[in-house]
Amino acid sequence: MIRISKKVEYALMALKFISNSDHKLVTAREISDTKSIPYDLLSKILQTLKNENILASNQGMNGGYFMNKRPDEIQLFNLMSVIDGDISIAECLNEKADKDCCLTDICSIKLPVSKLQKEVEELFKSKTISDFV
Amino acid sequence: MIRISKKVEYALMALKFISNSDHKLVTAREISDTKSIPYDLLSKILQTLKNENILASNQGMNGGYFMNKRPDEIQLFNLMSVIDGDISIAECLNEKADKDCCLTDICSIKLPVSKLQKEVEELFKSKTISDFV
DNA sequence: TTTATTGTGGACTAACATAGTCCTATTTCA
DNA sequence: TGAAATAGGACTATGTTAGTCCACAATAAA
Repeated sequence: MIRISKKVEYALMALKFISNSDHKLVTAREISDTKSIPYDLLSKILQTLKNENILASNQGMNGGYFMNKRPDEIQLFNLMSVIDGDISIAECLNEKADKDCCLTDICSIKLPVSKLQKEVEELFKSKTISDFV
Repeated sequence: MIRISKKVEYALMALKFISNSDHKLVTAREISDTKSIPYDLLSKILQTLKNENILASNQGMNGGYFMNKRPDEIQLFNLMSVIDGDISIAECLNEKADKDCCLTDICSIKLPVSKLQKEVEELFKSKTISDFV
């Protein structure tokens, strides 16, 4: 299935929300309530984004998150990598899987699939968060 | 995850195999053995392709499959639809899911996601089996 | 200094989709 | 009649995604 995961959807919604609340801290609870995103799940996502320096945070009372990069600096491709890990369109195209898979003579479609992979990557790299804000 | 399913990979390999064996019947067993694709699974895929008139078949002894369309008439997009069903990049973008999902005011990213969906579709429609043969 | 609020993060469970298997027809040719 | 082939339903196994639960740490306000 060719699908953007819920986590990436939630991340997009959260980043949009935070971007539009400029210069003020936004709590996970606030986003969760407003956008009906499960709180615990959203928290994990925001933490990931913080660890990747896309967001920054203040802990404690009156804490919250704020943007640490401009929306146009955050590629959709990067966001997806960070949240979902490997995003190759076929199992055999990620780095570690060079074992019994397509790389052998058996696989006849590796080249065109690699090409397609590149094109998908380009498409997702051409999108940034500013396209969603 | 943005990934082409194994079934679609197998379908591509099979279609390539059959295309390159022009004018002669090819059995599921032959493809399965040559390409190390699980026989039962491949059979299902070939049956689907036959029901979609991409392949045609002769039953019985000396039977097998043969192309019923030219490779350049078969879009990758179509192949994926036929084999995997819905291929929208987000749950809320397929036809039947207009319930509690993104269509409500809550979802802030529907428009840009729809746009991306269109672009992904265009990419996969621009590829045909002839790109893999 | 206590308490409420907020982020941090590990471990776990539930739900779902994908991949693969098993078994039984049915067709057709030799 | 029997072997080789497609046809197709039902089932199981595996892996991923989505979501939950819990304990802890940091901070500001009372």
